[in-house]
Amino acid sequence: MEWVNTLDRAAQEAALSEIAPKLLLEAPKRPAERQLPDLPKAVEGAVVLRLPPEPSGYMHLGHAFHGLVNYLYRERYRGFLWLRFEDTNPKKVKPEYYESYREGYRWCGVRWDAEKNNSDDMILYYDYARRLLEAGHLYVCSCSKEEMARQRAEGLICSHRSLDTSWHLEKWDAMLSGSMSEGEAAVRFRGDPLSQNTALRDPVLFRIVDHPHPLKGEKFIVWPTYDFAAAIQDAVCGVTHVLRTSEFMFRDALQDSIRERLGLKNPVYVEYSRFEFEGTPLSRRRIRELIERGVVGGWDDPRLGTVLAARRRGITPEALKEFVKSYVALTPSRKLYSWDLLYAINKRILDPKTPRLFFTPQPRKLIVKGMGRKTVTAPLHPSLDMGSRVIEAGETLYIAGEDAETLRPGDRFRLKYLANLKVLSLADRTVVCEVEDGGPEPGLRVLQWVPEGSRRLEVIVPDLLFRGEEVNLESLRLVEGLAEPYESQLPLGSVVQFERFGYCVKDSPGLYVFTHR
RNA sequence: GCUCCGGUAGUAUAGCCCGGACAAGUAUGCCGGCCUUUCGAGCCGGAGACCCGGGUUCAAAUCCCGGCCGGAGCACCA
Repeated sequence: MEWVNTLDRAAQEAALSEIAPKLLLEAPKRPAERQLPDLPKAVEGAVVLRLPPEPSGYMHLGHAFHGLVNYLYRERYRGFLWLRFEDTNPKKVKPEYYESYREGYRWCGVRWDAEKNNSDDMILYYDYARRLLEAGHLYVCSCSKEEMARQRAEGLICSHRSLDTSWHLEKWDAMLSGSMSEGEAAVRFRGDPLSQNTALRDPVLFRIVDHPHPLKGEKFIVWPTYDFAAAIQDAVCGVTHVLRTSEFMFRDALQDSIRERLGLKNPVYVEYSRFEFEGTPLSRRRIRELIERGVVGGWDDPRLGTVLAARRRGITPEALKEFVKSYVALTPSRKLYSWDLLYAINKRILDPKTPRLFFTPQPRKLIVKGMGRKTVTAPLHPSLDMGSRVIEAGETLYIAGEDAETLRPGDRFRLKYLANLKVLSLADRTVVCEVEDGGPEPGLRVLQWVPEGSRRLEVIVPDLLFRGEEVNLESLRLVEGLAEPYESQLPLGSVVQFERFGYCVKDSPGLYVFTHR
């Protein structure tokens, strides 16, 4: 084996073709593309899925993955996908977030077939509620929140439960008419007060929310809770498969039960643990908190796991999709992804379409004696034809501070595409060299450089926001350096690879965000 | 506290339902080599895992029981 490794590639291939030519023919480049597992009870052409975001904050990677998972299944089974906003809590919903989800999903490459809001069907909920009230499956309760919580915790039966149907109907009408105020009454499900599953202990299905809704204004004062709205909507939308995280596990029985009492069909559930990334809080509550405390700059702070941040950092939608296919499992075991997995895929996507440029962090002056003005044409990509850029070099150049540190008088090295040099002296933080004849040599160190007049720019280098439970105070580094003039031609948002530094996105003139190596 | 649900290399997964071809596959990360005018990409090789203990069985990653560890839920939020 060791002997084989001493041979170069051509020699290895030659030897192989003699002893086992077959092996050379097969050998797929990458292993067969991984796929999501089959959906249980799925029938081609008859799968209906839904994406149910609550428009109360920005999307994070978890939402993106859920979106992609649903979309991938829609493709696989030639199914139908709903985008359905769960907006039945007027106090939490904000108008700007509806569009932010649409945009976020679109950016991820998720296409949906139809769109609606849970708040669109208020009259339908009311109709169903009346039917259930009349049949005794629902009752109006005017206990205080605290009292209700006590009952539910201790498995007690509410006294309102046994009141006449006519009383409940009357109260229901009073609720709808607006003559009752918030907290005064709620509609409860007649469940099982002693059930082990506390979701079934007569939960509230409608409550009074005296707050304008961003879409419906002040038209409604009685709002269904999540369980009721979702149960009805999944049936009304004809959803066959509900894909969601396991925190909803305990709601399945309730939602099924609501539908059964209405004679509606139940979906198949596929529930899995949430997707998390190492050192990166995804919960919107926590992110909001970090923003308020000033720990991060905003929803698009590059250290965050929001879609906004990922986009800004140069994570591509293709990478997200590929990630979902290769690394996401729809299982209930805990997942804590390391960013490296995503980076590796992203790199593979970025590499063939990203120009290479020279960037010298913490630049150090370099004087090249005896070199007049010289113009070099350097390719923008090492192996693909992406064109080239022209750099005008003179006697004064700059190299990275880190590289300059390592140089000693007498050292030889090459400035990429330019010239071979020999170090004469190092004084005043300036490296003085002389030109040597010759081109690239095997083993000769190659350094990136920039000419005089290069543009100063800063690169935001994000790191993990959290180390365990602690906020990582060094999670945002700012690296400054010089980029070759060609940089100024790049439009905002473009990704470049600063050689030997890493992939970066042009965020604003003079400012880049580091993607990954 | 109560109730559920999990546990395959550092990470993510395949295998588990239907026990044997699994001395456990893959990717990523790590280490070494080749190649290369980038420490990038590519190629080759290497180390690295079935949580623990019992049981069933000719045979257990796979089935059963217990323990340990981890996660989720217990709202007039979704």
